[in-house]
Amino acid sequence: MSSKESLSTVEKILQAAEELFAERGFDGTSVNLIAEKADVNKAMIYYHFKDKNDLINSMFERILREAEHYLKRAFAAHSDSGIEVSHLDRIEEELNFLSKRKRIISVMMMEALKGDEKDNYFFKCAERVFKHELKGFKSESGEIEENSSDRQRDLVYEFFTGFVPIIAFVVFNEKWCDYFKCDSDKAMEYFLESFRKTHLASNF
Amino acid sequence: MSSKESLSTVEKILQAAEELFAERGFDGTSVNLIAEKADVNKAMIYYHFKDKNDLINSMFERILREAEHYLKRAFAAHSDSGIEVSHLDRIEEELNFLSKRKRIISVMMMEALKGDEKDNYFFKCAERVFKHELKGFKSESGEIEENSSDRQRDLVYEFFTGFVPIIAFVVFNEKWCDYFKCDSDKAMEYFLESFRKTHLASNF
DNA sequence: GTCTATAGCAGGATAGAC
DNA sequence: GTCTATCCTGCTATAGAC
Repeated sequence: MSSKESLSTVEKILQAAEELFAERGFDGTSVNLIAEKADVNKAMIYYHFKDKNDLINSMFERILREAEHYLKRAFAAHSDSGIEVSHLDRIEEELNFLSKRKRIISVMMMEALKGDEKDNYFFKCAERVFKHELKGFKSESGEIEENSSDRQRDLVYEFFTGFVPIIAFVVFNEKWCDYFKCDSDKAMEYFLESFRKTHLASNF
Repeated sequence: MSSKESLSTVEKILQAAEELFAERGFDGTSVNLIAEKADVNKAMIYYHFKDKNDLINSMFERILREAEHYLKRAFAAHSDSGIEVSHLDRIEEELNFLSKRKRIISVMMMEALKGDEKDNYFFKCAERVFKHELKGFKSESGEIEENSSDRQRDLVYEFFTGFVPIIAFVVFNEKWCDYFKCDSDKAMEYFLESFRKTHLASNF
């Protein structure tokens, strides 16, 4: 099922690249190494992808689509059912979704930290989240927005005290527990408590 | 004063490396490029540093010492003077200190995100901060700690809802304002407000 | 301490047979 | 779609003159 042999070539490449990029960074990973780990001939990588950049961009585009899909589903489900879902439950569900993709997210963050002029997929993802969470948030297209102070205020708040801590928890969880000798389940419990008492408790 | 010519060779190298690592990442930056930007002969880099890794580690060790010094001074000053300094004022002072070093901090974070087994200077820095901020926090040495649940809880809270948002604001501030078309001063104002209403407002 | 020159190899990418 | 062989640039690192 999840064994290498049963996956398509493209899938094998993407999976290997994801693991290696997360482990060693994009520039620290050679195409040779990806081919080796994916158990695929190097030329096949250039058959399926224009170059190394095209490879990482495909990864990013895919997760963007997945996130879009997840958000639509999640918000639709929550408004369909009469049941009010608590913020904390939604966060747990979100953490679960994100944890499965934590390697790509790490890579996205590394690339977003660089100063070069590439597309910032980290911000793009955040934008998608805000579009669902903040009522009346629009961005797409060249439309000039009424960049009201209130919206800017909400954005800063949502990003730096909401989105960022969650993403940080996802990408640093494991390394954190190793370094500070903390049990993983405990860390999760403490994080949810912290998040509830800070971001979720504020009357923004 | 701050012109290239007045700096020592080592200083020129470190400064150029810092800018390039922040712009393109550690692995994305060649020693050739560093030499060129620093206006220094490449062989000089290998004269002063064992290799490229030694170069980045020197940067990290230096900022660790600077942080240590800053924290000692800041906490000493605040307890000396009878004047109670508000949390928010301390945060602003801290942001100022960190902003001047945002490039190294970005690099530290990129490296911390990688999965390899190098020293995690990002966590090391956080540890130093906690040592000053959390009463009774000790770590150093092989001493086995009473890793009480309470301390672990505090650590998670301080790191993910305090340290991380601040660091994220420092490293993403500029890129954020570009992307979301936000004025830099406004962003700072909104961030401080957000931080006050979340991390600082919780009764942890 | 500073510079030139170069070793030695790994990297991204492609041509072309099957 | 898959594989072999290869190009060639650019990389880290060092030797050795001054």
